[in-house]
Amino acid sequence: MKILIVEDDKDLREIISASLEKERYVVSLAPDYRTGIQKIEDYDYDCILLDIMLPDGNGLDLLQELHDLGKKTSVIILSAKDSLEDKVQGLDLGADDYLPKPFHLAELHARIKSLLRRNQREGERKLQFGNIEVFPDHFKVMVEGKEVDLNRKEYDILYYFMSRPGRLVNKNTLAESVWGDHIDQVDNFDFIYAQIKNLRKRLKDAGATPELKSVYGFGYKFVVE
Amino acid sequence: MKILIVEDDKDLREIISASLEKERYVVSLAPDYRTGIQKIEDYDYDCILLDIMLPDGNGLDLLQELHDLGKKTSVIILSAKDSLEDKVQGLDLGADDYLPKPFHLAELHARIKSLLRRNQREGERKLQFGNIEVFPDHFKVMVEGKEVDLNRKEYDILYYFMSRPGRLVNKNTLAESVWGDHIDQVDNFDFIYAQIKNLRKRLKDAGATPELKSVYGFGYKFVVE
DNA sequence: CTTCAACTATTAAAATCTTCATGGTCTCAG
DNA sequence: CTGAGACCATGAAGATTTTAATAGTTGAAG
Repeated sequence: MKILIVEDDKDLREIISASLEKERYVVSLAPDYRTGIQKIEDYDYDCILLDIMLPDGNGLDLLQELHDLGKKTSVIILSAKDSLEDKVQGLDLGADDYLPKPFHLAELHARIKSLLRRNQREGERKLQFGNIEVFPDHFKVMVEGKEVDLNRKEYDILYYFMSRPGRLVNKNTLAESVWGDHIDQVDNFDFIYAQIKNLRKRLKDAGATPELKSVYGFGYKFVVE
Repeated sequence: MKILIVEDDKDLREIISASLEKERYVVSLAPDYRTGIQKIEDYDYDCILLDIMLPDGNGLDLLQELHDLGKKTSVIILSAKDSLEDKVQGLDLGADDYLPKPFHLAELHARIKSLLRRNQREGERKLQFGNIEVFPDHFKVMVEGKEVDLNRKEYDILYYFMSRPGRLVNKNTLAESVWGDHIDQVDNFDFIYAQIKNLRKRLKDAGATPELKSVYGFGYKFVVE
């Protein structure tokens, strides 16, 4: 497990570095923005600890750069400025966690561990309900071992219900979750009806056991009889 | 400004309450999940301070409930368990901030203030570049005071560039930001070319001064000559 | 200055998604 | 039990978005 520490405070850098090496991580160090960028371009890290305020630039730009390079490395932001703005912006730009200084090393270790564990599992996730399996990392749906072809919206809806089997789902919530923020308070749900209809047909044709039950005046519920 | 505190620890509840009242907030209290839900259903709050571990339920469920009720109230999670899982899940479920216990009252106040300020401004936001104005709260675009009609994807792309005027935008980044996570590493950008072409025509027809320049081998840049 | 390959633009066709019109279903009041 | 009104389902038309086919550009190598 390789970790890059981008941090200008020499003492802090060394302390973190030493503590991580003791845990058998492979650690790289960058004292400033420029060095950080360069290392990121040249190597692949499993995790980056990123200070926001660097002598020659802003850590958030580095985050953007990372994103533009298409790298999916996990990032934990370390910042003295515990401002909500920074935090929100950081998480927005794809940081995975935010740790305000000062922090305990134990805390940092815990977060790194949790993050890496989470990444590990990526690529082998699977949702299952009745005889339906959904593999979110490949946007693939299988019923009884046979692949089922769905359109994007159908997939999104199915995925949403697979994540909440048996649970009552309000139409407004569904709309917001699947269609996004453009939907505010809509006055008609025709677009939902249409997609639900298509999805039901797909599932029935594929022989799926779970069914999308309507709940009058409220929404839907995904259940297996 | 009305604030609801859902927290089972009586002492903490009273301390927070007192400190907020001193700042002239109107404060409501709920010692448990059940009471919390009920108050949320009955009243509209500007902000909710939510403990995760309650005697009769999990605060995260309350968050979900809030969402299902279609309420957009800002929520700050207060939790003793400073686990990344809880935090991520909480922010996922729409919490606006997360404050691990113990915390300073000053910190809490700062976050509340920042949150309320953010909400306040909602509804009057505007992006401007060249002679184009975008009103994100109404999905409305104006050029020289005249409204321009765009399709959703066209709007999304324009919005993206309006937020980053003059900045070089990589096609992969654009794809991921506008089309979402379904796009991973695509091998052809035909869908972008098609939409860019349409958006350019719309802007030109409307007489907009900024232009979408292609940058060979990389992406686009939104500039005014 | 050519030439070539990679990249971008353009148009039309295909696929997908939303809207519309219509008819069936559910709930509640009487 | 019945009727009225709200709610949901359905098929088809309409709009939007993506894909495919083709043509035009750009930048690098010779």
